[in-house]
Amino acid sequence: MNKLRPGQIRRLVMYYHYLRDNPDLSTRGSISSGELADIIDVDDTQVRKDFAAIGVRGQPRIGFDAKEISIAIRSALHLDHVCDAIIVGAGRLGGAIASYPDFNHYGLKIKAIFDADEKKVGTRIAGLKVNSIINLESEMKRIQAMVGILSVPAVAAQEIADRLVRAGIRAIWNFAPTQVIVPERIRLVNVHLSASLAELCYCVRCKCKGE
Amino acid sequence: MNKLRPGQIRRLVMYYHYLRDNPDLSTRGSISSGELADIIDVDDTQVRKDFAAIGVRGQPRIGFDAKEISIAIRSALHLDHVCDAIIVGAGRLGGAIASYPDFNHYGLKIKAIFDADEKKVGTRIAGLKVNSIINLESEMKRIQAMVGILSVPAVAAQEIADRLVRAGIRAIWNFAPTQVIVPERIRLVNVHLSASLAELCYCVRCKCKGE
DNA sequence: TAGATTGTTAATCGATTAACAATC
DNA sequence: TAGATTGTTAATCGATTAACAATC
Repeated sequence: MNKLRPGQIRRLVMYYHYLRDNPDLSTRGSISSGELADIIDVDDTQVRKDFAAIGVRGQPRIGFDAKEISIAIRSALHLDHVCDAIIVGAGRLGGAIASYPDFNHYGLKIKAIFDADEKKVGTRIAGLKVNSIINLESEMKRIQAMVGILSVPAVAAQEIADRLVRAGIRAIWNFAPTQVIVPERIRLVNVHLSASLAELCYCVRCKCKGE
Repeated sequence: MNKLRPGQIRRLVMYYHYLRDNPDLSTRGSISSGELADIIDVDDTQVRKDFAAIGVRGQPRIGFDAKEISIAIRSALHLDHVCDAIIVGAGRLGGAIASYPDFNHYGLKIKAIFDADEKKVGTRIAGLKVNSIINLESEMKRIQAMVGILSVPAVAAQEIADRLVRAGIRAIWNFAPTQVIVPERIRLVNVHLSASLAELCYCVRCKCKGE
């Protein structure tokens, strides 16, 4: 199968999410590209192309099989290929991420949470005992996590990122409101809340519409 | 000035962020489009076009004035035009959002936090007393917030969104992992962590590189 | 002057949308 | 059959990049 592009991945996730959250669809069985298009707010041609790309074929006058779509998306996105992750930063944000209910559905397994604050060490978040950041390297050797989630203050982000990289992390999901620099081979995805926020506020202030 | 497009807004935020976080630039005074381009990972032509769009002109052989850029971005994005917001949902995520340090810089002022859990009502988060969701409508009448931030569980999201819309909200920033439906006139921005996550995991699993 | 950098137009690339025949 | 929907090609649109003269 061809490599999926970011836009495609995002749309596939949206379709998947909608199908999962509307179990009545499994009963009904099928859904048309037009109906999905309206919900996700894309063109119906786009939907059909996305499905074609992951090998799902529909039936004229009927539509696409909901169950088949879900299975094909899980397969195309490798959602069943679980990978391990650790969270660094057990503050409110770290806790919120650890409790995020969707991780199960997206193949990410949180194996450990670290924090520099010794007062937090030992407390429990989302069923995991917070570990001291001192043990990051030794625990990484044991866990061999692929994904590191950064929810530390901006000032600490670069240092922790460096340590994660040295410890063999393969990807970093950065929630810290700063830029971290990592080697070429490391996959970095920043969650830039400020950009999303700026867009929202700009549009409110200009009374301009739609996303 | 022309209406800015989402991509432009995102880039402007990135420039602004970088300039703000590197105060040595104010000392040095100027920065070239090429240098900024490398940092934000866009083309240098893009940077120059973005600056042209907000009325910032550079000097050949020297670059752009850092201070001037910052001021122009603040003005273009209306960051100094503060608007009021409320948060519904005082869980870990709501608390993390309330404590987000960048709000000050992006013109959003959190005026109140609501929660349905009476045990949380009265506790303090980021300097604000958590209010009962029962008082949402009466408080909205007083505060007249433009932006509502949804950090409630998925099941509650639609109901709260409806109440916010009836209470006169103008924009919703939705962190709940579900789709909410709002009238055309309401600006809705979803923070789809699952899409970002799926992209990250997909790339790790396929060993494909870079964003 | 020489050379680095801007400013801007033209070219390319990719994503989105329109059109429409094929299908059940 | 008629009509709704798919599948796919062509057209459009917008965003990105290349090229290069203008400038200090």
